[in-house]
Amino acid sequence: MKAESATSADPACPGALPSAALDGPVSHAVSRVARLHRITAGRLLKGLGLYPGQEFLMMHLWDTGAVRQAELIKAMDLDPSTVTKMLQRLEQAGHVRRRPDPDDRRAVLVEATEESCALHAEVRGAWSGLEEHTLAGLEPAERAELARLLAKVEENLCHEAGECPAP
Amino acid sequence: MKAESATSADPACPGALPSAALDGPVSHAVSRVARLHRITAGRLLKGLGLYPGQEFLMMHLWDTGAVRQAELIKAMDLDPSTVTKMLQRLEQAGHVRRRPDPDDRRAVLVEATEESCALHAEVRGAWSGLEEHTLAGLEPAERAELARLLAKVEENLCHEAGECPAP
DNA sequence: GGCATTTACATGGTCGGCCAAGTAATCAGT
DNA sequence: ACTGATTACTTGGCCGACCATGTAAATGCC
Repeated sequence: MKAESATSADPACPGALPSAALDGPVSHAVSRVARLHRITAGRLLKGLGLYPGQEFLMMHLWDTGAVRQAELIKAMDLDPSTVTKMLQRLEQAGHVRRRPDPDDRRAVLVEATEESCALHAEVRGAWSGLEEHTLAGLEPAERAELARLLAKVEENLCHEAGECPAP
Repeated sequence: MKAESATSADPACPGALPSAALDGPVSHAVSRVARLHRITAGRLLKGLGLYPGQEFLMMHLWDTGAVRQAELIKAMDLDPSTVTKMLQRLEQAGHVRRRPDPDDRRAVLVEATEESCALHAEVRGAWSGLEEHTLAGLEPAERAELARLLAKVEENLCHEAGECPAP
């Protein structure tokens, strides 16, 4: 068979040092965890007719009722075009209704449909399950510490990313 | 004007509780951090002609030299189709070369081009910068703790996600 | 040898997400 | 009142990432 240790052979670039996770172990971990987390969320959400990412939007709508799309964009902190397309799909799926704002003819009001409300509890449940699954085996103190560290990291990143909610 | 506190009014669903980040604060934080992290990485990578996600692949190629595509898929732990398309784009961008494996006519050998090697150091530098930026203001002990907790979370998630490297 | 199975990729389609432009309506300045 | 921002979305294009499906080659079994 081909040697399994073929990995550390023939570096394509002269003087190539092992690089992958060495510069940036945490960044690397963040990426992988994020992907796995998203996949897991997707599996849980699939049964509810939602795709990962849409939960946040629906949660917000369930909480606030009818909102202007701009408000949603700000709250989700997403690109406007992303929200537009997401809403088009959610509307077609019957989870959301859109209607022009009478007070501002360029704006659009968005709200969750009554049928979607049946999902509300299920989505909350799925997220609780996801949270518990994510944090399985972690002490309460560890969970708190993780939350704290992630918050710090988030602030670090959001500064230069340009888009943080003003303190 | 419309009351700014309209936010906590008219819940679309009867008896709707505030939901967004309440079930799953850590999950929520993970999602947001991941997105910001990816954006930041994207900004750093853009100048190098790479899109976020491609770094891992290139890093692996730089480390290992020519590999079979299947090996890459396993190492990146990505969907085969994802890797195929990524490689097509990387090839067209001149970062990667593909050639049929003489020993196995269905396999494809992939390697980084010589020109791409110029990027190697820059990508490493970008990632170091990203890591430092991500962890700015964190003590070494905190960084280690974050890495440890993320690793635990990763293992939690990868168990049910189905695809973890055998222990 | 011959046929089923597994392996290695490729294709097509869908989604979230970004950016770059474009259109339409409101707002400000003069 | 008219004109120049600014705001609010939409469209189109592109990328990473997924799934489901398809095709070709190697492998296993009899």
